[in-house]
Amino acid sequence: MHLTELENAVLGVVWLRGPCSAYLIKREFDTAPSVSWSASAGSIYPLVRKLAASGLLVMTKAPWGKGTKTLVELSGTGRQALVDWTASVPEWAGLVAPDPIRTRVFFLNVLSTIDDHLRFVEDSEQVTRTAIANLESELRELPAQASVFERLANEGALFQLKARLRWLRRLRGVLQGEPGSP
Amino acid sequence: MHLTELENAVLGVVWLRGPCSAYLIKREFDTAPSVSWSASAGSIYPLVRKLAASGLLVMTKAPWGKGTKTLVELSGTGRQALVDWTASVPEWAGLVAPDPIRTRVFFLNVLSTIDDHLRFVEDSEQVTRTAIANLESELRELPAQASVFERLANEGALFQLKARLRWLRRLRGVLQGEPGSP
DNA sequence: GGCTCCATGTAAGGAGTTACATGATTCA
DNA sequence: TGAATCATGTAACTCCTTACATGGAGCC
Repeated sequence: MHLTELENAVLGVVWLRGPCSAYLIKREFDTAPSVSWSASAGSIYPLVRKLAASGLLVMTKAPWGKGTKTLVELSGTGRQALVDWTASVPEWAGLVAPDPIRTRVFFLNVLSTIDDHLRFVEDSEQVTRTAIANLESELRELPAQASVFERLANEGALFQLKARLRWLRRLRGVLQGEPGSP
Repeated sequence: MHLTELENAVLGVVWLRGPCSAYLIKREFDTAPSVSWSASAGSIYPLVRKLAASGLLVMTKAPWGKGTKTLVELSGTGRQALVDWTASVPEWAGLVAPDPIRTRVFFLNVLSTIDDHLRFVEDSEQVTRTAIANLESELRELPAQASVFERLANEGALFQLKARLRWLRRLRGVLQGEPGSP
């Protein structure tokens, strides 16, 4: 039975955070820096049920007020599935990720004036800088118990954003008539 | 009427390549370096029909053998839609793109030995280097009439891949016990 | 007593994929 | 004349989102 990236990531979150409710998993995806899925309620609850039904997660009841709430934790096979998925780097994982800014650059010449081109580059730099600032501040606030790998993964996102910024600066340089290319 | 990224990219391809068949648009997505959608036949033909039905593309017939084939080109409103989309940089475009390798790093500690960690990093470096080599060779073979912006967009993909490689080297350094962090 | 979180769902639909079809054209 | 490419579709399905619901818990 094949698991999607999202399903495997859910296994991973449960492994990282220990027994937790589906709600907390969802919140993890919503609030984590450098994670791009929203993992809406409409996907997360059915998905968690499905993983439990197939034995990768175990559901337990925990007291909550006068009733109970449902917590999930990793089963042995769930942990093994996570190990297998983490250790495997599929060929397609090497491909560059889609980037809406880069996509637009392909067609940038449809804007007719250099001013329009420059405005585009400046807007792109702006939203990228904002994303960098957010990510950096959330990185500083990462709880101390966060693992080295969580930290490094977030740094990876920072590398990507800063690379885009360098590329945008190069783009701007070309627009402004620098010699530029090798 | 709201267009998806793929629909706008189709408008862009038609603008770049001039009147062309849906088949050719599909091939463009399949073969272009640094483009990650597959744009399967099951999506592209209905999508082109829909864009034509809403007036953004114009369908014409061109002779093909003893019959005809359907070509599409941009209408005035189609071009305007492309201009508007290209010029607009949505806030969410600043966010870092999802990356299956980075996702796995979050959970890398589920692998228990340093050897496993190193193997993961080496595999990731390998698939990334392969992607870089492919992209570079396709960049060299870009037809001379390709616009500056097509070239720059592909270079942007290269920037992203090389940044991942640098990050992976840093990751490897940390695993091997370098001082590393600031 | 109200506001904000925590908790848990479902229904409808969007967007694209896989897989299956079919046939014509071109070129070696 | 056979293989590769060009051309055009459809049906079923996957995965996820949006939007709508509902209600209890904790706090000021």
